[in-house]
Amino acid sequence: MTRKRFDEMGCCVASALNEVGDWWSLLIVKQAMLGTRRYVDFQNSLGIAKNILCNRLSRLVENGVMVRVDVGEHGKRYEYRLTDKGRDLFTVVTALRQWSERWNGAQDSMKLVDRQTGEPLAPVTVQNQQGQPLTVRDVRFVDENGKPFEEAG
Amino acid sequence: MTRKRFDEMGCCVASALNEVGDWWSLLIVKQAMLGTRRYVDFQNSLGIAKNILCNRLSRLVENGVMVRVDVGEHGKRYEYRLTDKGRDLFTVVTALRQWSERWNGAQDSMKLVDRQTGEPLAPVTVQNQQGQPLTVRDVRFVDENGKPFEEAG
DNA sequence: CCACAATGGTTGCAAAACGAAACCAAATAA
DNA sequence: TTATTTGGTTTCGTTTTGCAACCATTGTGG
Repeated sequence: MTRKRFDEMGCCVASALNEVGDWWSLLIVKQAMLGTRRYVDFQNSLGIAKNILCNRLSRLVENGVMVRVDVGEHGKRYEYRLTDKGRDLFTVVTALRQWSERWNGAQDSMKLVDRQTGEPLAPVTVQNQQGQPLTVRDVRFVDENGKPFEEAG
Repeated sequence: MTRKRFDEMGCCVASALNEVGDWWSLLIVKQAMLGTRRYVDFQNSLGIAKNILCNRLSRLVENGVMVRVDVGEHGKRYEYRLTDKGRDLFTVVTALRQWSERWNGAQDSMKLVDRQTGEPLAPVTVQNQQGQPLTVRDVRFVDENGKPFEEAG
């Protein structure tokens, strides 16, 4: 009775969640985006149990989200760094952050600003090719043949 | 030894994950965005255990992501619908979907298109006020006072 | 060089969450 | 009226989580 596998549900969202959909993984990724690289620093900043951290880091490395780099003079000192795939989760993490700020109020001491201008970021939105923002009501789900998706039931 | 609580970590991302950060919640939200509303349809389309589904729907309702609407003629028939807060997760779900398509290949039979034009959506990106896309390297984390955040360690 | 702390784990245990299946009552359809 | 659908709850065995203890290297201060 293992946890349900999401990677074979034929759904992109499911297979994304299969990689980073647990309680800790995205928090680890977010922390890495803040600059954290060392095992101990992840542990202290997140307050995560060591065995869970170990397990999550391994899974993130397995899935190509992070890499373990040997930085010891004679081995046995490591850094965990985001890969391109991991850094590409920036959109997801930022969207989550803004969603939480918008609906739960900003209980975060940290703010994200444009490095160049120091201005706050624009809200992350889904857009069409012309850059117009789209809500879920402005899109359609179609199958390979372009036919509109019909909900069973 | 309860599951670690994320809502008091003083981090927006953490408190977002506290609401929708488990394996199933975002999948339920995604399914609701496809049009699913009924308990049984969620169960069949996701293949989730009934007790877990029940628990997750309750939590989503508690957190204001969905509402339970009575649609029975004499009660006892319900629909679960997204609230504005729930619909606002569209960005997160779409970013996850695109991330997975980009890095794991598209194993999804479903495509998202602009309802008006039928064109595929633009990639979700983080942007500055001028609409320029930003990567994680183009942003800075600052505290309330505007001082740059320094990583401990 | 030696003692001591830090790093990056692993192991064992108890509590909690999960998954599957059985069961159940109300509402609806045949 | 009987059967089926809906929306659950209960039970039970397995897995995951959190905590603390332990351990082998690796660095550091003297």
